[in-house]
Amino acid sequence: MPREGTAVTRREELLAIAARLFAERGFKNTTVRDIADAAGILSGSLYHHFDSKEAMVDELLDSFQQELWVRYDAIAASDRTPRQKLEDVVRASFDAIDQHHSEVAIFQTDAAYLGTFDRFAYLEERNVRFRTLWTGLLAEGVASGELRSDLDVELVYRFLRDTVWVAVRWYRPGGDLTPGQVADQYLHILLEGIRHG
Amino acid sequence: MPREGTAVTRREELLAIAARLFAERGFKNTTVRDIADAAGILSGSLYHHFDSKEAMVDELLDSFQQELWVRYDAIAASDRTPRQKLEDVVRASFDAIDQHHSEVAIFQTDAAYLGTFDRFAYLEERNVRFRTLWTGLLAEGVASGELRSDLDVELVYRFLRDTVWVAVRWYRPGGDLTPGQVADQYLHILLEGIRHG
DNA sequence: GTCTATAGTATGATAGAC
DNA sequence: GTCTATCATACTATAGAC
Repeated sequence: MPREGTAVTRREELLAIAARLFAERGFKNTTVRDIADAAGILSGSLYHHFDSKEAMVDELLDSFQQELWVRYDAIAASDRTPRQKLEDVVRASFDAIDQHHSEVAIFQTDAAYLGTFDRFAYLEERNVRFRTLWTGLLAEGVASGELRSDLDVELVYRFLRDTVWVAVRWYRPGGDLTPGQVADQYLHILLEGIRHG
Repeated sequence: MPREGTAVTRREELLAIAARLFAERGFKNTTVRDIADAAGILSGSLYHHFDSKEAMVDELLDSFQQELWVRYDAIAASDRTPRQKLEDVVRASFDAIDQHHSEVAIFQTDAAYLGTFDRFAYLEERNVRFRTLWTGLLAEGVASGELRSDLDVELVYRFLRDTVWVAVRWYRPGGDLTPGQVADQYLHILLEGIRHG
């Protein structure tokens, strides 16, 4: 009977515990003893399951991003309009915050630092792919007339990217709002603005 | 001749060096040896100027926030309309990102963790003040008819707060865009939306 | 204001028994 | 799969000389 998330094996259970602690305190502020304590074992026992603390966060970030990109690629390959694809990507991202809250939080807090090491070079590669996807959709939306023609695509991209992912700081899975409701409100603000009339 | 920022005393120079490193790597990922190395002295010498590494980041965050709140309070006390005050607060915040880039970056990355310690309890107090200021202005803007009446004030507050401060991740002082130009574009997106028509 | 030297502790990780 | 025991290192901080 797993106690943490959807873990089924002992290894997955330990990884879920590590994910929660990394997300709550940050990677560097979480010691292997913290993780072991939370799991009810001693720190040395963790190394039966994982090579290192770095290997744990690596596995968390990599598997999460691989799963996310399956969905992004499907959206990009769909036959919806650029603006619809933009909305789909935003919705997929809020779903990820809901379903992989710890991983997104770790990514937000620690990816910039981790990315400076060779082992985590893939983080920067995926950032480039992400930027290509979003700016492409924005440019297509402008070209198709769905989005305003005076937009600074680069700046809107950063605005959009950051507003979506930073929501992990306040969004709580299982709370009042579903990820779909948050996405609806974010998209409404983004598309229509908050000014009256 | 100070080499870092506007430092005039040795103490200020060391603090500016620490600020830059904390902002680049995070507080926990920066050792007192890193700071001393960057300053060209040995780690023990730092303790002639500061009680501890914590005292350094404390001084950085506290003095920055005090300065910021002088400006926020002036805006709140002005006779401009709610929507104009909202714009003024956004502009003041982007100016802060421009002029106190390191401090804002440290706040974004490390404040959540630091705030769990008694010494940094003021961070949470100021967050509450910040929320009160922004949600008050949003509610007044709705009441005055300047903002749409169907807004979820709490959600728009979080949206606005996060979009403004997270810009520290990509904004570079002295780059192509002035803080005023970034504020103009952000406010335009926020008020009018990105949809065509 | 900085250096020399070092104390005291926390940390990531390993080897082998059970 | 976990424990016992421990190593090697990195870290914050201190005391006193210069």
